[in-house]
Amino acid sequence: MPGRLLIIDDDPEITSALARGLALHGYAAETENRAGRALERLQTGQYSSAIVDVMLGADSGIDLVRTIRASGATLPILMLSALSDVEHRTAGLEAGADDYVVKPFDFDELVARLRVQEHRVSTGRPAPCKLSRQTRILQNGASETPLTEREFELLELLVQHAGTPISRGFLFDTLWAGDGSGNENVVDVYIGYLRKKLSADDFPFEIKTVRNKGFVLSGQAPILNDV
Amino acid sequence: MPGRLLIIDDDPEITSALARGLALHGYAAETENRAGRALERLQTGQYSSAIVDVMLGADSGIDLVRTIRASGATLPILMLSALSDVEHRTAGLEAGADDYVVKPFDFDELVARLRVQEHRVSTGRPAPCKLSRQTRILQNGASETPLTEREFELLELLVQHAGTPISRGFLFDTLWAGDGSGNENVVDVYIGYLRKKLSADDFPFEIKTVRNKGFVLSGQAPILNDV
DNA sequence: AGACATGGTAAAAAGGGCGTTAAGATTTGC
DNA sequence: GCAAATCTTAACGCCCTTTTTACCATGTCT
Repeated sequence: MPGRLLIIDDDPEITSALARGLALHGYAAETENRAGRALERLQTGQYSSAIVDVMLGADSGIDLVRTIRASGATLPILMLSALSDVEHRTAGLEAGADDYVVKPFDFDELVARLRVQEHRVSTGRPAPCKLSRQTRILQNGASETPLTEREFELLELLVQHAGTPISRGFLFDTLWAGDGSGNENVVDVYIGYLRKKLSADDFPFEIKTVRNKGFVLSGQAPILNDV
Repeated sequence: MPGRLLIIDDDPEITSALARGLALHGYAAETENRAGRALERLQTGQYSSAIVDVMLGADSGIDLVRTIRASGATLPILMLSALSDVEHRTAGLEAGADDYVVKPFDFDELVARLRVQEHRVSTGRPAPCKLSRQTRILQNGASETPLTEREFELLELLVQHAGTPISRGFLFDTLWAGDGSGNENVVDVYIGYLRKKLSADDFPFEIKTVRNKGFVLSGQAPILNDV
């Protein structure tokens, strides 16, 4: 059963539409348009989740998220971003947001993502880790694992097709010379590199081998900061 | 649970209004209108935070803050400034204030900002350091690190894009000859200069290298005194 | 069981990006 | 005008990344 939810945006059109829609899904949705006041309301601990717009007047919603996290709050935070500020998404996730949706968004998807977050919290599971294309850093909670360029590209492909095996040949053709030169064994070598880095910290996913089929990323795939 | 708080201002109207309002939020708020006496009271170490007005009679509140910091006190200090003395903001932060609010202020926001500061202290996190464009001084608590012009410009760019890597080419084009003359290696040299200065004192951020992508400022970025 | 294919690992070799250093050029301060 | 600080150039080499090579382990087929 959904709890109280705070929508933070300075566009009354957005907030009222969201509040109405979410109310229909059983959420006790409230709205706030000032960052300072939003912070205080969240600090009361009476909200189960929050939705923050990336553009929030003069202050950036990203700063707000950072401040919320700095204040110790752990509630799920979803960010809203217009298609045009796609570059802010990465910053948003790094500031501590749990997920983001792009405006104009599919309402059902928003609700679905909210549910995912709340279910995560209610079952006490850890937040999914994040993979940043910009910094090539795989982040699992507080720990950060930097990846090299090839390692990142390989993991990225596996993440994008999480759940389905990717053949060694396809990986080699895509990431290495498509002209057939070189040795496909380099894929195995890099899978090895990745597994080694992944074993250093317990990530919620792993790379499994499907004999004669390729490699699969199984478990909870990291969120890819697609740009 | 909020502790004792000292409000320092020579306008009785302000102090009494503040004291009353803060008391409602659980603060044991006391007032003081003389700078000298205020310093004495704070030095007893019995206060968890202070609010200082920028205009404090003949003496400036800024001088008071500087004196408080010089005495070694680390408690959170919020400054109050009228809309008209916004130019004092930089001076206030440089003197050692942790934050400031502009009169007429939103009371809830004041409380929220106070909470942020106190939470920071209670969780033992460091105060964010400050970077002043006027003096080109990077200030981390009590220690000050002067930067040269190029060093400052470089750090400024990294701060403005904190979290995302900036390419060597962009840095060179932006800060050095955009005409393509010269050697991009100068960027590396200056990154080196900056890192050397940053390593002398433990700052809450660092400059990381993302191979083939550029340099990122990661960690808690300094507050840039943008004018 | 033996032979072959597939996958895994270790280590060496190649390559280049990045960092460092020092010295020369330029500007600033006294 | 001299000295100090700052800026720029240039060269060198480390070390990270990438690739290759070699060898072992394991599964699969006859």
